[in-house]
Amino acid sequence: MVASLKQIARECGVAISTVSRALNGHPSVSPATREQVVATAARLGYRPNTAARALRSRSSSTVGVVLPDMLNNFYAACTAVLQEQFEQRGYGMVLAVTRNDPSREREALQRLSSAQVEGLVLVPTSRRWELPGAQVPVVEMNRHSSRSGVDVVQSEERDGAREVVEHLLALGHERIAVIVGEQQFSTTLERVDGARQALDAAGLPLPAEYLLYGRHTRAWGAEAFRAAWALRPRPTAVFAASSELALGALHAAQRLGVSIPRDLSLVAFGDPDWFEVCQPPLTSFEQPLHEVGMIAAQLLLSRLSGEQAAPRASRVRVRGRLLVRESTAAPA
Amino acid sequence: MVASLKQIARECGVAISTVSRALNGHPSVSPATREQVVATAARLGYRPNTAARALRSRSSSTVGVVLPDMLNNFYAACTAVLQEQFEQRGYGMVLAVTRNDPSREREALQRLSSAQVEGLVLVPTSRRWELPGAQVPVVEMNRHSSRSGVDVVQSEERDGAREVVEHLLALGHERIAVIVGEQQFSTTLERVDGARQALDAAGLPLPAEYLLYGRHTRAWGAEAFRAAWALRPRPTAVFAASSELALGALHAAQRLGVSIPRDLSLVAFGDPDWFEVCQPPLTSFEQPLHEVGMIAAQLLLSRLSGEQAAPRASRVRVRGRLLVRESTAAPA
DNA sequence: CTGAAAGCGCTTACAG
DNA sequence: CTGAAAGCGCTTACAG
Repeated sequence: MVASLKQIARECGVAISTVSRALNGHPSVSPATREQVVATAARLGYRPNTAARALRSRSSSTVGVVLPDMLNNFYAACTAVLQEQFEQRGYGMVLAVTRNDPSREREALQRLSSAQVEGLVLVPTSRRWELPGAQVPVVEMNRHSSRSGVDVVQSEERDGAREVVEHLLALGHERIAVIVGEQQFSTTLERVDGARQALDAAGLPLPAEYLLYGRHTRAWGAEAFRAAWALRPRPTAVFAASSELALGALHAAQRLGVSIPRDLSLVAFGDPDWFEVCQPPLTSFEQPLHEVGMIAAQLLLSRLSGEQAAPRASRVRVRGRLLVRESTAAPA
Repeated sequence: MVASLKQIARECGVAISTVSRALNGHPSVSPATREQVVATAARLGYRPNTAARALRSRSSSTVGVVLPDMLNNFYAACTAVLQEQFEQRGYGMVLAVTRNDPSREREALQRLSSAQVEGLVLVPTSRRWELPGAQVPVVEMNRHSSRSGVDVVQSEERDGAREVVEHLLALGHERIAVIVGEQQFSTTLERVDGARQALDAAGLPLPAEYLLYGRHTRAWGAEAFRAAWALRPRPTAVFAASSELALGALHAAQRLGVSIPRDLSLVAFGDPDWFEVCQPPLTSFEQPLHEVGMIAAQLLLSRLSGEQAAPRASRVRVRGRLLVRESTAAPA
């Protein structure tokens, strides 16, 4: 039998409403009553029923987080940050996974809406999404959709990709293959755009066959790397625009017996722990995932606390930094 | 304004109870009524209020998962499996993180109890834990506590560790350092035990200074590796009993200029993607994380469906397998 | 400072 | 097949 206010009330000989007030720190409760109630609650192992509380107070103290995949290092790290921030402010967090599938995204949004979440952090999978039911504040994280009126926080993808390619250009590379994920993601768009900007500035083209669109998977990273290696004229450098892609590329390189950076330079995006211990340690553009998570949480939290009286939506971009390690060198 | 049964009832000119029955597929509703109700619900974007439903029906359709850390590859992967299994069976999943801190574990259990979870998958942090409130079925995953009456599923730690050490012995190693995490975890105990069994069988000792207890962190992996390298006589092989520890050890080795496996062999436990592309590719004992997650979910689900009429608690151990790659060789 | 009462949105016997 | 009613556990005006 799990304890309820009713039971505590009976034991203490007071009304349920008094118990509620005592336990919730309402000021108008006599110290004696409060003490007795608190003691009884503790003795009975009372735990408030969140469903009842949410129903009655019309506030669930819960936020939703919708992301593509928990196994992805970037999202796992962001989620850990979000979880901590929300917990600190008394919000529960409920997670939903989309696998970048718009129909799963729709279901996730419905589920969270049913759960009466008070706000949402969303990594959008499609250009347009609809929030069923109550219209709560949403912040888009990492990627953005075409929706207006929502806060967005992401890393400075364009500048990051530009910096990566500039690094390669500075080393003397002129034929650079770019391996990216899903063409429709805003991140892909911006990374390609940044790469192109750097190339343009150097008066170099980015031929279509050097630009390899696919999916953010290890498998595509490997396949695209093999395709890049087979290109004629052969690229002297490869930019793998995520850690998953880099993992696949690196694996393919090792299988093909391609020596990095002697035969070919490789740069990645993202910076999981293992980039430092792989063969060779990877030059990479580190995304500011901790900051992105923090800012997403802060943005949502401030909307929830009503601090921001419906001002314009924010659009925050956080800069990352290039970490030069051993996978890049001048072309042979 | 978010739609409720009341609103739909008003629009359709029927009672709330009829709407509820129509939407929940109750048989005794005329096809015409059902059709009209369903259409109206769709038009209004009706989403059931889970709090109300949970409160009234005394069942939340939610299970809790309590684990140390979402960033850890092993737990992230298990969680992904759990999430999928529970979702398929109509259960929501709420996550809580303990960071291996018993007091956080206590809070997590309280929070989940408040949320009226109907069951729990728990990676216990302490030898004893208490579930406040309603006594729901619990499955311990990966580690076990001293609690009786709960189902346990884990990988065959002891056999795994024994196999790792036997592999080293077969290569001719006689001085093997073992780097492990928290001494109080059941996994640590069993891994050490397995290593010792193999050594015993070969008539070799495991001197205390070759057994390095610490924490499951990259930092301890590095520190312990340096300590192992400084030992006299120097060990010819190191067994790092988790992927985090292996990451630290590998990093330290590279910093110290220790060439693996020429100067020293290194074996790990676990098998994140990157073990294959690191320098050198790591020989490792792959834990059956997918199976562990699946079985944990099945065990809990079958308790929830009441299939098992309170039989004895199960204790499942799943075997992993040794993947020999390039970090192990005969001693110099 | 305290209690009685209403009501959050839903489900489910019960009666018809 | 349908409706009226009770009630899940809580919070919160309102009255005293």
